[in-house]
Amino acid sequence: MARPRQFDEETVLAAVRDQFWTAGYAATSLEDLLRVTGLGKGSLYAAFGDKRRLYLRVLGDYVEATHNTLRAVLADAPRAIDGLRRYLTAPAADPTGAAALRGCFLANSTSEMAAADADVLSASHGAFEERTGILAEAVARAQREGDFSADADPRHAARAIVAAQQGIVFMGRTGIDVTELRAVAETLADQVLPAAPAR
Amino acid sequence: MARPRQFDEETVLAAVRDQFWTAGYAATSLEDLLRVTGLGKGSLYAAFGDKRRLYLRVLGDYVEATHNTLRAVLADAPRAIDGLRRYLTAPAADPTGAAALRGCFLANSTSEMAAADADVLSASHGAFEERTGILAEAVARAQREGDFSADADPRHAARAIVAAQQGIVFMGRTGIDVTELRAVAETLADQVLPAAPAR
DNA sequence: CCAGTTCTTGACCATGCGGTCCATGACAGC
DNA sequence: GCTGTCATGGACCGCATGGTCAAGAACTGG
Repeated sequence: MARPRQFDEETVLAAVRDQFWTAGYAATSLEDLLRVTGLGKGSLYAAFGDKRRLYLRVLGDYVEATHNTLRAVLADAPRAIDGLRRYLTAPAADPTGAAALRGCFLANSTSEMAAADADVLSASHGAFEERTGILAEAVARAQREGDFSADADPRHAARAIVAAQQGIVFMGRTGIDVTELRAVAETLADQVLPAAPAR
Repeated sequence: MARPRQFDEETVLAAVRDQFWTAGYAATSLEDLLRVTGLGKGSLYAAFGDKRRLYLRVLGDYVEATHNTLRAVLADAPRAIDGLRRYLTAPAADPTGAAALRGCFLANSTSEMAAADADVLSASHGAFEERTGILAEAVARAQREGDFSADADPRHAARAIVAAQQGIVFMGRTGIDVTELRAVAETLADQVLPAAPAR
């Protein structure tokens, strides 16, 4: 332990993630990563290994951060149903549409590499399983709170919610008009979050 | 016009499409395309131009073929609602799950390149607009046939259907179990194709 | 102030890439 | 059967890529 690093690891990883996020894995060159991080080749390799390892690293960090945020949103929501709805409509929340076009880093990665890279596939699969679990809990809570159709299986409902949200994210990437994206998100949210019948 | 081509254009284009489909654009090398088509570099370039043009060509062909199939399925369905349901559950139809893992060529392309390549974005955007139109007609027909909630706007409903279907396709790419994928598709189909209230 | 250790910089490397081009040969029309 | 035309195959090119390495700089602990 002689010489401390001149860079902040989190900052570097965030820059790397953003680069991969916007350009994709294959379309990002080593040079891009150096430019974006300000590091030299040697430093980057010594600290994080090669391009693929670095990618898997930021992908894992992203998933973890995303799920922490999701858990917090759900926990902070006065009623679980509000959190669920917010989860579904979030992709259409940015009024400029830039975020929508960018999509979700995990989803982009899955689409680009899951079929060819077993590690990416397994990361993606695991992430969505975990997400399903988180949402299933929220669905169960919404049922207890009387806001969600009681005869639905929470896990099935959660899967449908995840799929619907990814569908919305995807439509954002097609360059759909933001207003229309918002309408789709609202429609799907209504359909995928069936209310309990009024008593 | 002296020497006829030694290859069948459609066969070659299908092979190219499958290669791009499974591996993605960036991960497909020229050599891959030559191997898969059996052509020499000169022939391929003389016939179709460079890699990117070839890609856009097969992408366009794919979209056209897909929409023709969709139109046929909807037209052949005894009731429009059956065609719509089939459209939603198709991604989960293959019992091996291989097709699900492969996903949709258009969706994969969109995810990989739409953010970086304006032509791909515009192709994708246009394709989904067209698809929305096709489905909106089917929704209207289903309404006339009394199978679809009458107070829904066909175009909005169609957008939700497209998004839901893409969500299902996407879940297939995450390596989800085929049985579960089928369940998700059924659940979403029920939710996204609201029945007209029984009279 | 020194010694030891680690980080940093950038030169360097081999390779595979997309793309061009030309000599060859196969075919059609006459 | 001859000639002109065009598809073919592969040699060739320049380049950018991902990755390695070694020499020097910067900092810590004593």
